[in-house]
Amino acid sequence: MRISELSERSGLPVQTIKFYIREGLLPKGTASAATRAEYDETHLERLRLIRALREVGDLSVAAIRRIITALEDPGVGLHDLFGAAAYAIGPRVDAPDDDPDWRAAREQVDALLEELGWRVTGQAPARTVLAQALVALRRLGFTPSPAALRPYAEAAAALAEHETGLLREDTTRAQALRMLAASVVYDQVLVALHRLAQEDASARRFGPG
Amino acid sequence: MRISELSERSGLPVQTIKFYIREGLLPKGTASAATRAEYDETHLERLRLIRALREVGDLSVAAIRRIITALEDPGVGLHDLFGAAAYAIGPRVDAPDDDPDWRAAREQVDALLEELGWRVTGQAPARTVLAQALVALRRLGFTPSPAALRPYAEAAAALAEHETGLLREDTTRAQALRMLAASVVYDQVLVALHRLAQEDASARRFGPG
DNA sequence: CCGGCTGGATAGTACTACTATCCAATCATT
DNA sequence: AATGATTGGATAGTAGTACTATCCAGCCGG
Repeated sequence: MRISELSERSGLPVQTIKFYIREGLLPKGTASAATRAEYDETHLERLRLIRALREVGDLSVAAIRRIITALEDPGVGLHDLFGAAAYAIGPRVDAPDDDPDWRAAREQVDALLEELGWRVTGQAPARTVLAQALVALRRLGFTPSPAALRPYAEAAAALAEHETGLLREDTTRAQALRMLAASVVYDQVLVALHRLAQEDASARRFGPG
Repeated sequence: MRISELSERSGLPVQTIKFYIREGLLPKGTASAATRAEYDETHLERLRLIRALREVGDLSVAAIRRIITALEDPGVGLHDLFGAAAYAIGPRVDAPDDDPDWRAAREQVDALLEELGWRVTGQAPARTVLAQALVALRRLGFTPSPAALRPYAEAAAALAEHETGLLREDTTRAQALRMLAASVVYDQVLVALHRLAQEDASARRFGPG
């Protein structure tokens, strides 16, 4: 198909598709002449992926590019699919190394992960996000003990178990990418359900009737 | 204290503090003269709140302003603390009303919430986020049944129960604001733990050793 | 052979969250 | 009283992100 059809079928303007090609999110069409190129279903599929990551997952174009290139790297095995993706999504947080609050938070994160026995790399960006959250909670006057984080960790573990249950040894790269996008989307599901559950719980506890 | 001291103690540049005042996130200091104003601990506290919501919660300045003004409104009771905040954070998603995929997703969300028996308003923005996520999952080729969403919903409910357990009848507005900031921070904790759990689960399932 | 579509390049836009500069007033210090 | 730094308030500028618009030949289908 030509770019106009790709545009129509994906619902994205032609200019945006060109932009994604320029940015390395979408491969070029196969050129048949100087001013002609062919696109196929894989391009459409990729655009759906990009849209899910951008609009739902709220990832930046740069993060999406990192994810795509990471998961297209044949050196990345299935077993570190999520690790590689998490690293590609990155921290977008820079942690000061000298701040004592930060140091303490990092140690608390390390201790929690050790206690849970989770196999995660020391560089996992989510560690930094977690540490940042702990620092913020402290500054807000809350002191989150490891015990308080337990229920969150257990919920997260159960969901991850459920999700990885869908992975098979023979899962293809394309499938893996789709699953990864799905897991990013599920993050939003989790947050949305969390907010709705809060509304419900707070109404239930204090509400009328 | 003067603005320079507030800057020093909060770690934020004076210009940024002025900006937050202009934007209505932070109240003005009490003016003692044309070029002098006094700030106190409540300003410092508010700055910590803003930082937590901005840097950790990744909320926009506009969303933070909406949250603050909503929770300062005496018409908002404790029982809809989280509802009001969720509404203030907003959808930042505009849903097409004519798309059949969207209509189906909305109905699925409504059905799920009804089945769960959650007391949430029909306008809750998280409904839209959820519907958007379901549409994206469909387009990615996954068909999330209500049953598949169950574990997520249950995890979210348990966490919300735990969080609202901290609320008391005599909780002050200032405390409520802090708790709300904490809950936004906890969203990030949840997502970070989710990513770490995925990395662990995927390594455990396919990894070496 | 001609009008509309195309690839490729370049430039411009809208938005967000700051950041910088300027000014006159005022305070602390000399 | 003079002076130098600080302040509130206003205005303007910046950097980054994600597009969006325009332009220009070249080509294809009619």
